[in-house]
Amino acid sequence: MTKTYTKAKEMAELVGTQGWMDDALNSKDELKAENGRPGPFGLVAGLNEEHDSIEEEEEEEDDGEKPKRRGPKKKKMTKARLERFRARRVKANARERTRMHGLNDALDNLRRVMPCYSKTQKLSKIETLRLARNYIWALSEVLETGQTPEGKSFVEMLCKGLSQPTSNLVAGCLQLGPQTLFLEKHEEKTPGCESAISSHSFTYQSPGLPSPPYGSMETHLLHLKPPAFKSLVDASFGNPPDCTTPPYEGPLTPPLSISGNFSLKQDGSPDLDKPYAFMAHYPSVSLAGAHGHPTHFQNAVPRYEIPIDMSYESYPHHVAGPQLNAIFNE
DNA sequence: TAGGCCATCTGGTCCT
DNA sequence: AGGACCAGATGGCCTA
Repeated sequence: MTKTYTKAKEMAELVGTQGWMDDALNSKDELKAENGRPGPFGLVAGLNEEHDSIEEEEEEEDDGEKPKRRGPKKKKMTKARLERFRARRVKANARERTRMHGLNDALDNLRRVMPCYSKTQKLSKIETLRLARNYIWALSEVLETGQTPEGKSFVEMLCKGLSQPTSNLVAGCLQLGPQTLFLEKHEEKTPGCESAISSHSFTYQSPGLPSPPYGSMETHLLHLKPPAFKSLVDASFGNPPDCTTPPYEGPLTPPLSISGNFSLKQDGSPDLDKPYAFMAHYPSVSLAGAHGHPTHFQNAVPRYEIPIDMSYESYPHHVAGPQLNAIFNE
């Protein structure tokens, strides 16, 4: 639990039990005047703004001639209503906190399977997502070509679009000297297959950064030979350039919901009615739209099912790329 | 001190 | 009606 969170929780508890609403009501005009927006107590400001807007509408309808009020009477903000509103707001805030914590937990889980997970130097949210994207892309290249790229190329792929500190962290974690990568990034002009899968040789250097026991570069690659799902990456992120693959002609697995996978019928076809746990669709990355409608990805993404458990509960949280590799190769 | 990152609060919108 | 999701606003913390 972070310091900020603890503090915020204390504050939340405080406002939940103290008469903060009254204070806020008193200070709301100051807050609005300050920046034209609801302040930290926007709840109260918003409430009163709502009333203001209702009044404005009514005035317009009156054409400015009749001061007589029409329509439903404005509900008075009684103390009881205020109390109910406050309770609702407090509950909503708690839910929102929980939701965001869940989101952050998921992000933490994602960090753990990134090839440069470090407890001491945590990747930011945005960098985690970027690195994840690159990681998927890099792995898809491996799946597609069936070859293990050189370490340097792999790092270059991982670091595309990442900030310099993050790039150095990745390089360090992958046993590639950060200095080397730094120079390369300056040289980079037209990223493409040639540069990404270049044949430069490089020497492993002492990174000078915390180096998790992730082993050599090769251990980060999944030695699987299913059809690639690079087209998904291309469709999603618009890169990399010119690394096209022949379209996958094989059978596709059914759409996969976030929460469930699919079991197979006796004839081997997918049983759409029976979601079940512990059947990974790892490289398939089959996606369904928010409402179960297939996305455009589904026709572009080859499906390949690996009967292993990829659910997070199934393996230790410290498992990272190489460990996953070992799992896959079992 | 500025800028990046983050957690939280909030109101709006959509869905069940 | 209530919950989930989202984006804007805000303030705190940290680092260069």
